[in-house]
Amino acid sequence: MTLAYAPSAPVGITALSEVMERLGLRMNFAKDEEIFCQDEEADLTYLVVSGAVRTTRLLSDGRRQVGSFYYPGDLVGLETGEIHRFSAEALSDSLLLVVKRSALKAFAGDEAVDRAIWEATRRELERTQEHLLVLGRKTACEKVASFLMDLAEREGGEQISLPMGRQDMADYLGLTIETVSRMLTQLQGASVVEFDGCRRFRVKRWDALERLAE
Amino acid sequence: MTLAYAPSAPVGITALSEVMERLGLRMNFAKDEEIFCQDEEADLTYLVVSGAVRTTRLLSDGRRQVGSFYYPGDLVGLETGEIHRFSAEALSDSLLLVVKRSALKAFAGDEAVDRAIWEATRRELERTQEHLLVLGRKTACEKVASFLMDLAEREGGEQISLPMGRQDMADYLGLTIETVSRMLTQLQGASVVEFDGCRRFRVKRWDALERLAE
DNA sequence: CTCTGGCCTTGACCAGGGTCAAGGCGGGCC
DNA sequence: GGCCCGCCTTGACCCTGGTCAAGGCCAGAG
Repeated sequence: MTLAYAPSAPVGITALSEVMERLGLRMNFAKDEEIFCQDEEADLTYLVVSGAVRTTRLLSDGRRQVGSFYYPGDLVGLETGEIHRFSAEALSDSLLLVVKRSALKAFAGDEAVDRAIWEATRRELERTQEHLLVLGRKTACEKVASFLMDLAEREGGEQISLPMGRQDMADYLGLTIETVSRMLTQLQGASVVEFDGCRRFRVKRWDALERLAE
Repeated sequence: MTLAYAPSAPVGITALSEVMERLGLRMNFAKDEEIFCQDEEADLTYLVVSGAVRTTRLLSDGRRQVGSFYYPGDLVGLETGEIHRFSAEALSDSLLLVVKRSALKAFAGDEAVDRAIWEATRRELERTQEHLLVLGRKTACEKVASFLMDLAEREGGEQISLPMGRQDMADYLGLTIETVSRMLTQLQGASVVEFDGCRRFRVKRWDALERLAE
């Protein structure tokens, strides 16, 4: 991890992003480097500038659940109370803006900042609730389809890149890597998507993908 | 559903409960009566006074996910944005205090109320994240064990009552009623818990339950 | 260019939990 | 008190997805 004071990089659009640009430190994290740790005190808040982040939670026997993925513009580590309930790691080499929670609190009078924090938490809750539905009531194929769908909708372009490996997808969806791989093969076999290497794909039949994702 | 203006019932301890007592309507809901509906506008907030509430989400083909259960003292319907993402129904005949979101907003200057709403949302998120782990990475037996554990810890007494039926438990845990039933039988066979009818149990071996719940 | 190691895919087999069906039981109502 | 209906339990069977094992592919190092 390397540090540098932030100048005034043109990062985000929300008020919180602007505050973080002013107050935040720029920090670089290498692929798989830990950003913060489960059960550690939560006094920093992070804004993804480039790269991507995953949050994870471990059971005592090593089973792992990925909580969420975060992309440029997303805030990480806001949603918690005093203690982080998930760990966070960089999916790839990433640049983050970091600010002390206490520094943000000094801005609490700034209504726009308050609202932004509130909004971020609410969105986080909504995403988690959506995730709940996927984990609780969807089949392996539906899980993978809705995952690809989410990615495709977020990126919007023709070629969509998967910033995470199969193990991360599996741990996000409550599956094994083998099952994820088989479902991807199956979706490709049905001409729903087409892969160009294992980290790039494009959607060939949106209607079919949408139907499968439910 | 029946209505009555709230006098000053001794309900809660938080500032928000007090505000709701002053501003809220008392509403009675019969067992299984809908409190609010998925995709409907969210302009009311609810405080459970007696009884219990479940939130649910339906997939198009009828599969159902129970989001959470709420007990006396809990706030329901706060966590959403403009639109409810889950429906809510009474688990049993229940009394709720209801207040318009706009009325609460009139109190937004009241810092204690703001904090209470914030806290409720944060707790909601934490519960949802815990739920995520259960759905994604636990076996049927562990799911049921951790469910009983949660209930037992909430109630604290010797005899613990299940306010919900098997279908609600199943839809909360991402299982079928048959599997829930089998796991309960199995836990009872292992002398971990003992049932007195299908809605009452006591924990016989806390250590074993804890270990199973992970 | 080749070697190598990590990730991904594929196959064969297995088991946890879903499905379908039958019957028990308990609580509410007459 | 007895009946009935809805909920719960149990059993037999099946299928989806997990496990174990082998091999392919690709990127980075030498």
